[in-house]
Parts: sequence; structure tokens; C-alpha cells
Amino acid sequence: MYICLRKFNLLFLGMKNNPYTEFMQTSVSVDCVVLGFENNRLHVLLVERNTPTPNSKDLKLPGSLLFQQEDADKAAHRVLSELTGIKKMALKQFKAFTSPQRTANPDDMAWLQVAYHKKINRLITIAYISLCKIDRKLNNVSKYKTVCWSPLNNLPQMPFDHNQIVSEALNEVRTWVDLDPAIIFELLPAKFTAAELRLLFETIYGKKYDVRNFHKKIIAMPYLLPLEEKQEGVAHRSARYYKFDKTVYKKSRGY
Amino acid sequence: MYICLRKFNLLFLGMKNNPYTEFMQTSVSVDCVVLGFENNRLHVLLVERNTPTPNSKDLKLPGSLLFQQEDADKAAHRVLSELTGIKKMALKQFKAFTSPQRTANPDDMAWLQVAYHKKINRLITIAYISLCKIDRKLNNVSKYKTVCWSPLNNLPQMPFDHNQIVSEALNEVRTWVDLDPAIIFELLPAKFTAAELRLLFETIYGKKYDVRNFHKKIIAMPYLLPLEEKQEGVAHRSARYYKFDKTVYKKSRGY
DNA sequence: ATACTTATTGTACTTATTACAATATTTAAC
DNA sequence: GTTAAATATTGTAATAAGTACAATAAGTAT
Repeated sequence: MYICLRKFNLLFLGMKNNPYTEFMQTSVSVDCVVLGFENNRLHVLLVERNTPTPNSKDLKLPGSLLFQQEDADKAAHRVLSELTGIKKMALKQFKAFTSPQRTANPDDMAWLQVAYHKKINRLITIAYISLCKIDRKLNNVSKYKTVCWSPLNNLPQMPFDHNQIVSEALNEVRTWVDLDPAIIFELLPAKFTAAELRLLFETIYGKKYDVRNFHKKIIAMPYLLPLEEKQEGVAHRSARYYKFDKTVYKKSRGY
Repeated sequence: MYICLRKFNLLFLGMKNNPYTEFMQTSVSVDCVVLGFENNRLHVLLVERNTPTPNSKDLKLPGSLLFQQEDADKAAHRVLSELTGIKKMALKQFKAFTSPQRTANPDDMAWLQVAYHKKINRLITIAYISLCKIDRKLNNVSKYKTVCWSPLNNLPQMPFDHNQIVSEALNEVRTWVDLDPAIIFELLPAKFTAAELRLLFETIYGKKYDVRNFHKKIIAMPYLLPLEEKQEGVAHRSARYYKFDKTVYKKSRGY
């Protein structure tokens, strides 16, 4: 099962177009952009590298190389499961990042080698997006030192092309919500107010919604149930809580 | 630059969890689903393998392994350029296919080895979609024996997971057109009738459009210019031709 | 001249989107 | 306890977008 590339290549030394060097072999990783919503801002779940090298930033997107018998979806689920303890998170592949330049930084490559005990020349990654209730307790039994939520619009500089991956992820959330509106409730707690939902929409779509018109939108969602329960401990009129009803949603979508 | 995996691995023989065998190395390809529109049907551009092996089907999606210093976008453009002679085709990455099972068929693997002079254990592919005027003369200076348009709803059985790739591509066209309506005119000749455009919409969206309402839709597109020219040689009232005006489109989109 | 085929066009109705502000409820401050 | 401050809740009118529906026009074939 092992491939000795050197052996193959030796046969072709001196050939003009050595086919064994023209086509690349690469490692493949998945990286997950996990978004959460708090204080009217989107946050990204970042992990600290276990073996930071000097001069390199410590925070990155959670990810992993693919195992031999694993496809990318499985690897992404594994990463999130290790990270959060949650088995069935909503997860969506959105783009493969394949530039040879993404591994141009020697610090990143040094970290890779230490982290995976493996010399890696090239690395492509398949980026996933996931949505998570930010107040959810993460049972971080994972290999990472720390896990933190970092505001989407104030991210640290990260290794590889992780900053670019995040910036392309936000568009993906919009198309995901358009396709399957229920997915937005992954970002909210079980009970939430109309204002919270509106602010989340405003954040995701990057525009303001008129308060009264937004209420009509809520009423038009049969799967959004108003509760008797209201906010407590606020210094003003308390707002009604709503909850998302998955069963009604599925019926309304014909599932 | 060469990696001798065997050498690395020898150091770890006997270890319980040998890290050098757990993480995979793979070749990476791009595969292009090029769609064309003719006789009110979508067609897919397929190529015949140069070195078909017995018991394997001959037609497949055009594709290629990635070169060492090439990213997936470049590889996909290279494939289409070799195939059609067209340098700047509209092209969109839509999904990475990574299942270990996709290379389960020995015939496919035998073909790979012959085609690329290389032993390949695993192969992931990054799928692209492209749209092409079907009457465009393809200067097939390519490595393929033949190139043909095959109706989307009557495709041959193809190697790897190419049938699945095509089936997932159609959804992608819809979201592409929603995002950038001009892209649909890549499928039509320079001059086309309202009926041709309507039938193309009906094919892509899988539903009928009322003729009169569709006309309103056309009028609402400022970038769709009616011409004086009309159909000739038809056994009934001849239809007016329209053309797509890219400049007006860009202005109307604020580019 | 007539039949056949496809092209072209308008109106009424329904639904969705937008613009816009006064009143209600609760706590905090005095 | 009165007032101020903060946020919640609610409706109406206008406009735009989408839908349903069929008669007439223009050309070829016989």
C-alpha cells in the first residue's frame, strides 16, 4: 500500500517531461467555519494550535487531515464531534481551496509537520460551514489547548488561507438560509425574542429590516411559535419568547 | 521534493497507531460538467477515453489530474481549453467528491494508471460546471479520441462517480442563474427567439412558464434587446430574434 | 381560399414588499 | 409616586411582483 515515489521517479530521471513529477500528490484536510451568534455579532469558533511555532499566530480554524478510509464529510463531522462533543451538527461543504501558495508560509509547514508527524509538500483543504448555538457547552475533550469564539469582523491573522476561507463562508450562510430557512435557528437558543431573530437576519444579510414588516414575516412562518413566557430581568418592557417547531417546519416544507 | 513514504513508514513499523498510514495522500483531479442546450434539452459534453480497457464504458466527463504548481481553477480552465479551444469559458467550482469508494472499480483504476503512467491509490475530484453554446465549433486539438454531446436525461453509465457528479450539477446551474442571470445566455446562440429562451428556462427550472407572463419577464430585462431580424425558413409565422447585451447587463447590475 | 402552425399581445386578480409612527409595558431615577 | 428612559407591540396604505387566462396576427402548406 505504500508508494515509494522516489523509486518510481528514478526510472525517469533525465526524461524531458517526467510524468511522475508533473502530477501532484497531496494531503487533504477539512477546515470548519463554525459560526455562532452573540451580542448581535457573528463569531467564529477557533482553536489554538497545540504546538505553536515561534512567529506564528496561535489561532486557526478547526480541521484535520483526512484518514485513509474517510471521506471529507466524515472527517468534518469527526472534527466537530471532537471539538464540541456534538455528533449531529448541521454541516455543509462549500469550497475546496487548492492554491499551491496556501502552504507558502514556512511556519505553517513546520507546524503541520509537528502536528501530523509527517512531511507535507502540498495541502489542499475542503472547507465546511456549520452553525452552532454559542451558549452551548462545548465538551472540549479535544486535542486542542483552547477553543474560543472570535468575532467575525475582528479575527486574528490565521495560518494558511484561513482568513480567506472565513470571508468566503459568510456568503455561503446566506445561500444556505435561502435554501433551508430553518438552518438559521441553529444559531439561536431554544427560546428567543423577535428582536433577536431580526438582528440575526440583519447580521447575516447585512441590511436593516423594518420592525413592523419583520413582524409580518414572523407571522408568516407557521413553524415559529409564540410562547407565553417572557423575558425577565430587563430594564424595560419584556419581550415575548418564540420557539422554532421542527415538526411544523417539515410539514410546511412537504418533508 | 520527492517523498519516500516507505522510508518514513519503516521507522514506525510495529507502532500501534502508525501515523504515516493513518493520513492519506491522494491525487486530485478536476472534472467538468459542460452543459449545452439543443432541441429543448440539456446536453453534457463527454469525451471518449483514449485507452479504454475491456469491460469499461468509453465515455466520461472531461477532466485531468492537477499539475504540481496548478490550482483547481487553472486545471479546469486547462481542461476546457484543451477540449474546446475556448480560453475564457464561464466556469464554477461546485463540489469536491472525496469518497474512497469512488475508485472502487478496478477497470477505472487500470485506465487511470495507463492514462497517467502512474499508480494511483486514491483519487478525489473537484467538480466544475460550465455552460457552452452547443453549436460552437470545438477545435478538438485535444488528447481525446472523440467528444460528444449526450442528453442529460439519457446519459451512458460512466466511470468513477461521474453520473452522480452530473446529477448534482443541475441544481448548481439553478443557483448559478439565480445569482447571475446573464449566465444563462452562455447556453444560447448570439441570436435567439423568445420561445427558445423560455424553453431553456423551463428546462433549467423544471417547470412551465406562461407565455404571456414570460414575455413580461423579457421586457423587464433591459439587457435583452429585440432585433429587427426574424426567423427564416419556418413553416409558420416567423419569430423575432433577441440578443443579450453584456454592457447593458453590467450597468443594470452596477458593475 | 382554407387549414395549419406558431407568434404576439393585455387585463384583472392576487400576493408580496415597502414605507411609515403611535401606544404599551417595564425598570430606573428622582 | 411621578417621571424619564428603554424597548415591545401593532396596522394601514401604496407599490411592486406574480399569476391566470385567450383572442388575434402572420406566415407556410395544401
